[in-house]
Order: sequence, then C-alpha cells, then structure tokens
Amino acid sequence: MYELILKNIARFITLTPEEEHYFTSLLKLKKLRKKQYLVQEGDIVRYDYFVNKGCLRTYTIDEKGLEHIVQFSIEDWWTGDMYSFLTQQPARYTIDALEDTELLCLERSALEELYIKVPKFERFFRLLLQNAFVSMQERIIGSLSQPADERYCTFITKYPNMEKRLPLKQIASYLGITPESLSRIRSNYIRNNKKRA
Amino acid sequence: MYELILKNIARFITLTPEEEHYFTSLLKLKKLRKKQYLVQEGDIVRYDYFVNKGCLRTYTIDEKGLEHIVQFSIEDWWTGDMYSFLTQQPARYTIDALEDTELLCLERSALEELYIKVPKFERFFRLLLQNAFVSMQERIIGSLSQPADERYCTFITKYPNMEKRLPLKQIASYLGITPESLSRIRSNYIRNNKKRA
DNA sequence: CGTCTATTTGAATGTACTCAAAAGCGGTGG
DNA sequence: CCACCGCTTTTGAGTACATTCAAATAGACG
Repeated sequence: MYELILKNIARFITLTPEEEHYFTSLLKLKKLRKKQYLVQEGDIVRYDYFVNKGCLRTYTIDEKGLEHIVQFSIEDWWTGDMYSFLTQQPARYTIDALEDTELLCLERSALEELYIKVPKFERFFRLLLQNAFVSMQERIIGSLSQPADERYCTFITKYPNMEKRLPLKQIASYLGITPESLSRIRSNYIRNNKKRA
Repeated sequence: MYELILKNIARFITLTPEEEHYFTSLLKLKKLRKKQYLVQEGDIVRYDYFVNKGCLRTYTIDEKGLEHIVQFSIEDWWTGDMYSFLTQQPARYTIDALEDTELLCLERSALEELYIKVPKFERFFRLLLQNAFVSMQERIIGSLSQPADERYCTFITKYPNMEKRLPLKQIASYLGITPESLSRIRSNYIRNNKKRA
C-alpha cells in the first residue's frame, strides 16, 4: 500500500526506516468511486492527496458554464487544491474521480508535525512545488505558441497512454479546444501515421 | 534602498529589526541598462532577484526563432529562473531589461544561510512560490478559454498601467498573439469605450 | 433493451494569422 | 539640433484553423 508513495519520495530525499514508518503512520486511505467529488469549489481543503490508483481531474467552471481542466492526476501524482490547502481559503477548483480511485491523504496538521520532526520533508515538498511550477511555465508557453494539433502531440508524449484512458471530451477540455476539433485532429493524426508507415 | 523589499517581505512574515538588518546585509545591488541581459538561456543561475526599480522580461526562443514571454517583472516583484536557481541546471529562459533597472540580489548560499538563521524565510519563500503557482494556474485557464481580446482585458486589469509602459510587441508576445492582432484589439477597445461614453 | 451521453462528420462562420505596405517614433551621428 | 535610419505600430487583403450548429452514429450504463 505504501510502496508507491515511498518510491515517489525517494526521488528527492532519503528516509530511514523509522522515518518511513512515522511518515506512513500519518497517512489515511480514501477510496472514491468514479464521478465522486474529492473537492468542490468553495470547500476548505484540509488534505494533500497522493494518488495510489485511478485518475482524477482538477477543473473550474467559467461564467458560461464551461469546464476547464487544469490538471489530470493519475497514480504516483500528488493532487489537491494547493491554494486552499495552504491558505485555508475556499478552493478555486473542483476535483473529481474519472475512474475508481485510491488516495493517500496527508492532513495539514500532520504535515506541520512532519516538517518539525523530519525537516527533510520541507525540502521534498518545496521540490514538488518547484517542479509543478516549472512544468506549468512550459505549459503556458505551449498553450500560447503551439497550434492545437501540436499541443495534442505534446500531451500524448508527455503523458503516454493517458489518451487511451481518458474520454476525448476531457482531453479536449485540458487542451482548451472543442471535442469536435480534437476528434478531427485525431483522425488526421491516424491518417498521417498510416501514410508514413 | 531596502524599504520596498522589507515591505514586500512584511506581507507574509514579521521580522525583528536585527533580522531585517541581517537580511539586508546579504543583498547585493545590481544595475542594468535597458536591453542588458540578466540571465541567458543555458546559464547556471546563482541569484534570486528582487526588482527595486525598472522592468524585465523572462522569455524563451522556440525552434522557429520566435520569442515567447513567460513573465514581466516590475518594481516589487521577484524574478529569476527558478528552475536553474534551485537545481543548478542550465537556465531555460533568458531575462533582460526593458528599462534601466535596479535589482537586489540574493545568492544561493546566502539564502541557505538565511534559512538556517531565520527559518521564517522558509515560509516566506514557500508562500511566494505558492502564489506564483496559483497565478500561473489562472493564466493557463485564461489562455485556454479566453479569446485574445479578453486576455488583453485581463492583462490590463491585473497589471494596471503596464500597457502604457511596455511596447505593444512585448505585450503581444506575452498574450501569445501577433503584434498586428494586438494593434487591432486595441483600436476596437478604444472605439468601444468611446461608444459607451 | 432502451436511454442518455460521447464521438464523428459536414457545412457555414469567425477569429487570428500571414504577407505587404505605409506611417510613426526613437536613437544616433553629423 | 536636425536628418536619417531602423524598428515599431497601424492598416488592408487574403488565408487557415478552430468554432458553432446540426445531424448521424457509436458506446456506456442502468
């Protein structure tokens, strides 16, 4: 149950067996069925979440009622409304499950305690945030400079096999295009690959 | 010379006079003339920068040779290539001055020392990063869901008077549109405001 | 099996783009 | 201080890509 999260942490910091044990003792398991909400816009978020299994989306709904997906989170990713978790203000995003999902939850007060007892975790979560920030910068550049078909190409390269798992509609929302457009992009894509082969 | 940066820090943490003094003793002053580089893509970035006066842009150049601006930094903002500063890998962005600029520079080793002597700064820089992350998320949503004229409108609302200071070409690059398009958007904008008046 | 939603396809529209040319503006050197 | 050069901004015309609206088909779920 904890192998994945421990491996995830080991990317950046090294823990002793005792530290590992202490850390995992702070985690709570949560299961969600497909379509269930994890966070709704306006909630005060008390947890940071690690995805052990399954898939979620983080999105917002604009004045016209349209959904815009900021992020997908699959196994081995962290998720949550960072803004709300850290400031204890109402969440700006809604998060729900696109598949049956299993999460490990780390509560705010547990995290504070963890920072004190095992200060390495300050470093870990800072690195996590930095990486998230950097990849967000890259996504901005892409969204401003690339046409839709290239953005799709970047997406399937960066998140291999995600496109087989997710409904087209959700990917279109993530890319900022209509489902119709993505459908056409995909059929061009297949046609071009066939030509080359 | 240090009023601005101390006020900036006071938004999130409270310092004693001694801590303020210690902190400012770590800072180095740097002046840049218009068009000078602060960071070039590929550099290893050793400093985090606070803008005391002036204006800079952070951008990257794509395969086609086109510039894409990730960020403008004016007085009271922090800037730098966060990725390079924190990982000591080559910078992904170039930063140069759009006006004569005055910076306060905080070196990596000085920051590490600061974290140890005044741990509150861990909190400060974490909050800084979080805010940057959150506003980046908002920008993604905007860039994917709004037409160019609305993005311009958001820009001038969020960064009041910036549009008077910056060349049109630079703003167009930030918004991900051509200078021609922004020029047209502006003239429509003026026309519409006149109608209403 | 039937209903509801997702996906595909087509046609018409619109927004932003490219290319081209003219006008405006700023900085430099004589 | 002015004239010139180069770069920025504006404007116009034609084009390309993505959108909207509509309708047909496919697929998922109860």
